[in-house]
Amino acid sequence: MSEPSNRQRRKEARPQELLDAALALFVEKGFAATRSEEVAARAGVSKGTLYLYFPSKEDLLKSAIRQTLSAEIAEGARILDAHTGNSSQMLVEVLTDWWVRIYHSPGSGVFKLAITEMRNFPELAAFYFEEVVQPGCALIARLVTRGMDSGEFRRIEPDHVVHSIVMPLILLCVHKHSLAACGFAEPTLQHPAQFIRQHLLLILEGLRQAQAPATSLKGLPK
Amino acid sequence: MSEPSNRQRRKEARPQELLDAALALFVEKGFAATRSEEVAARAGVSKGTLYLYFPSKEDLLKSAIRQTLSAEIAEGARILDAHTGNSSQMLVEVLTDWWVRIYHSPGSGVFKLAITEMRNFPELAAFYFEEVVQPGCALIARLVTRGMDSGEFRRIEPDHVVHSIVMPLILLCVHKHSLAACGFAEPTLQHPAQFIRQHLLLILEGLRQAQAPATSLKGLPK
Amino acid sequence: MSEPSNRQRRKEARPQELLDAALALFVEKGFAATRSEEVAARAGVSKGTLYLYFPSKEDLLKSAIRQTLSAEIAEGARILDAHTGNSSQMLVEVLTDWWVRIYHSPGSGVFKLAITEMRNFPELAAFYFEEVVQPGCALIARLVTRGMDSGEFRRIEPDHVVHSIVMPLILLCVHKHSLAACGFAEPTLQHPAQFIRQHLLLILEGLRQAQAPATSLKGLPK
Amino acid sequence: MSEPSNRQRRKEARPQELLDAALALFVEKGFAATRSEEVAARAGVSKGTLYLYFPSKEDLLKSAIRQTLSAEIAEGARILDAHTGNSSQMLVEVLTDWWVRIYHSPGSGVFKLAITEMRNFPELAAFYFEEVVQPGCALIARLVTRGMDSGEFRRIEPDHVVHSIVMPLILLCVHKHSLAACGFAEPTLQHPAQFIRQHLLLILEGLRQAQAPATSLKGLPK
DNA sequence: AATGAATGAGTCTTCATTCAT
DNA sequence: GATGAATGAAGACTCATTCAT
Repeated sequence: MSEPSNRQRRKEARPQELLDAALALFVEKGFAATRSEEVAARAGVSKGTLYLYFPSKEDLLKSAIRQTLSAEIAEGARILDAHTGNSSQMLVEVLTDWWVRIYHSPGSGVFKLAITEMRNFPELAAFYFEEVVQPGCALIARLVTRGMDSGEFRRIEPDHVVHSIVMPLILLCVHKHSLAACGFAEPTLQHPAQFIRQHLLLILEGLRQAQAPATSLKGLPK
Repeated sequence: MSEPSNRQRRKEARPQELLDAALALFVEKGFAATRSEEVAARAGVSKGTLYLYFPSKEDLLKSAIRQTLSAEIAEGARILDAHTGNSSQMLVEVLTDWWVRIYHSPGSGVFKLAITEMRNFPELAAFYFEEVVQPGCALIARLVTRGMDSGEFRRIEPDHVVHSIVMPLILLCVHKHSLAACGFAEPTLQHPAQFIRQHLLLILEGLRQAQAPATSLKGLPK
Repeated sequence: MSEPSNRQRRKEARPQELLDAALALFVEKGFAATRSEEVAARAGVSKGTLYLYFPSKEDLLKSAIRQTLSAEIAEGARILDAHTGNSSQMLVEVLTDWWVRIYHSPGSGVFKLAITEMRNFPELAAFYFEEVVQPGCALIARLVTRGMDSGEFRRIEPDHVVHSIVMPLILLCVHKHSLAACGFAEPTLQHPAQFIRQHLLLILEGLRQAQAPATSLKGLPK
Repeated sequence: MSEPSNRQRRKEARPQELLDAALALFVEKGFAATRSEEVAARAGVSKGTLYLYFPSKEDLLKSAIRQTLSAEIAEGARILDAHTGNSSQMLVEVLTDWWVRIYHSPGSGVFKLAITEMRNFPELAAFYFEEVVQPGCALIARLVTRGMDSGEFRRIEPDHVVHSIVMPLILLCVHKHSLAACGFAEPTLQHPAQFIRQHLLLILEGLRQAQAPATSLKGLPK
C-alpha cells in the first residue's frame, strides 16, 4: 500500500530508460559510432550508472533489440488471428492499422538497426530472423493463404506474395530513420498510412480472382 | 607499344582496388567498425599506401559510394528509354534483367551502406537522394506513366505504384548484405531473378485494366 | 573543516601539474619532439588523463606559456614602480633581484620555448610580444627614463639602452636551458646573480653623466 | 678547360643546395617539425635524392649546422687580429661590420637552431660550444684585453664584459628568426647596424677609463 | 643519378570500462 | 546506488626511409 518513492520509481524505470536511449542512438548513428556516455546522458544518468544495469555496450544493443518489436509482431498475430472478416478487408484494413502502429513506435528503428549490425553480431541475425522475420512472414502468409482458401485470391505461390506485401512496409520504416530523418522525405512516403493502404490495395488487385467482382471492399475512395 | 611496368599498372589500378575493398568492408561491417588498415590489407597494400590515394577514411567512404551505383542507374534509364515494347513486357522483363544485374554487382551494397551511414554524413544523404533515389524513381515512373497513357494500366497515382514496385527490389539488395550474408536466407529470396519476376507480375496484375485480356505477356510459366 | 579527499585534491591540482610537466618537457625537447604520453607520465598520470584536462597537445603548449611568466613580469613592474631609490640603485639592485627570481623560476624556460615555437604557432608570437616583451621593455624603459629625468643618466635614446640592458638577461635564461643544461656552462654564466650585477654595473657606467661623481652606489665590492 | 655540363654543375651544387634548404627550414620550424620531403622540395629535388647525399635527416641537421657559421667566426678572428687600430674603434667599428655580415648571412639562423636542438642532440652542443661559442668569446676577449693593456679600458673582469658585449648580438640574430619573422619587429631592432653600433657605444662608454678624454672615437654622430 | 610509390613504426587522440568516493 | 576521474587498448593518420624503375 506504500507508494514507491520517487527514487524507487526512477530506479525501476532506469533499465527501460536506458534501453530507449540506446535504441534511439544506435538507430540514429549506428552501434560503433555511438559513445556509451551519450546513451547515459540521453537517459539522464552518468556513465557509471549505465554499467550498473548493463554489463557492456554490446549487451545494451542486444537487449534493446530483443525487447523491442517482438511484442509488436506478437500483437499483430493476435489481432489477425482474432479477426474474422473477409481476407481482402483484413489485408488492407487490418494490416494498415497494424503497420502504422509499428511505424510510429520506437520499434520501427529496429529494422534499420538489425540490418546494420547483424553482420557484426551474429546472434542478432538469428534472433531477428526467428523472432521478427519468421513470425512476421508467417502471419502474412496465413492471411494470404486464408484468402486463397476462401476463393478471394488467386492461387499463386504465397511466399512470393508475402514478400511483395511486406518488403515495402519494412523499407518504409527504414526510410523513416534514414532519408526521411535527413530531410529528404519522398512526398509519397510522407503519409505512411496512405502509402501503406495504396500499396496494399494494389497488391490486393493483383491477387484477386480475375472474374471475381470487386465487391469485397466497398468504396475505397483513396 | 611499350608495356606499362608492373608497378605502373598497379599504381593506376590502386584507387579502384582500394575503393572496391572499402566498399565491401563498409557494407559488411559499417563505416565506423571498419579499420582503415583492414581496407588496405584487403586491397593488398599497407596502411600508408591507402593514404597516398585518399586523404581520409571518410573521403574513402564518400568516393566509394559516389563511384558505384550511379552508373547502374543511368544504364537502366538508357535501356528503358531505348526500349519500345509494350509497357507490361517492359515492366516485367526489362526491369527484372536490369535489377538482377544491379543485384549481382557490388553496387547492390550501396543501398545498405547509404541507409546506414546517411545520418552520420549528411552529404551522403543528398548525394544518394539526388543521384540514386530520384533518377531511379523517375525511371520507373516513366515506365508506369507510359503504360497508363497506352491504356495498358489503370490510371492510379503513379508515385505510389513506383514505390510498390521498387521497394522490394531495394530491400532485396539490402537483404543480400544482411540476413542472407549471415546465412539466414529466406528461401523465396534465394533466387532473386525469380522473386523479382513474380513480384513484378503481381504488381502488373494489380495495374492492369480490369477488362483487358492478359495477352500481352504470353506464357509466364513461373 | 572537512578535509578534501585525496582524489579531490589531486583533481584540483592536476591542471597545474600537467602544465608544469608540459612546460618542462617542451622547454627541454621542443613541442614537436615531446610525446604527449611523456607529459602525462611526468605528471604522474596516464595518457588519457591528460586529455581530460586539455583538449590537445597544442592547447597544452599555449596554456603552459600563457600561464607562466606574465605574472613575473607584472610582479617586476609592481616592484619597480613601488620603489623610490635613485635610478642607479634600482637599475642594479632591483633589476638584479627581480631577474634572479625569474632565472630560477620555471618561467625562465618560456623565453626559449617562445623563441622556438613562435613561428609554428603565430598566436604565441602575438601573446609573447604583448604580454612579455612589451611590458618587460616598458618597465625598463621607465626606469631608464626616470634616471635621465633625474639627471643621473645621460640623455640617449632609451630604446637602445633598454635592449642593451635586457637582452643579456633574456639570453641568460635561454642559456640555462640550452648550453648550460647540456653541461657546457660558461664559467661566467654559472653565477647568474653575479653576472647580472656586473652586466648592469657596466651598463650603468656607460649611462652615467661624465661629470657625475659615482657616489650613488657606495662600495660595489665585486 | 671543358665547361662542366649543366647537369654536372647541378650535381656538384646539390649538397649545398640541400644544406641551405635544410638550414632555412630547420631554423624556421624546428628539426622535428620539418618534413624531409619539404627540404627536398625546397632544394628542387625529390625525396629520394635527398637520401643520395645525406644518410638521414639527423645527419642533414648536423651538416647544416657544422657547415655554417664556423667560417664566419674564423673570418672574424682573422679580421680582428689583422686590425691595428685603437681598441675603441675596433670594438665599435669592426665588431659592428663583422656582426652585420653575420646577421645578414644564413648563419644567423644557426644561433636559434643550436639553442633549440642542442638538448636533443648532444653532439651539437659540443660542436656549437667548441666551434662557435668559445672562439667567438675568445675573439672578443682578446679585443677587450688589448684595450685594457693599452690603457683605453678600465681593468675589470673581461669575461663579464665579453658577455655583455656579445649576448645582445646573438639575441639579435635569434630575434630575426623569431619575433621579427612573425611580424613583431621591435622598432629598435629593425635597423640592426644602428642598434649594434649604439649598443657597442654604450658598452664602450662603460669600459672607458674615467679620466680618459673620449678622444679615441672622433665624432660618432648617431 | 633521380624519382616517387610503398612501407610500417610511431604519435595523437578517443572511448569502453573500472573503481574510489 | 550514483558519480565521474582515471585508465590503457585501439585506431586514424604521418613521415623517415627504402627500393624498383
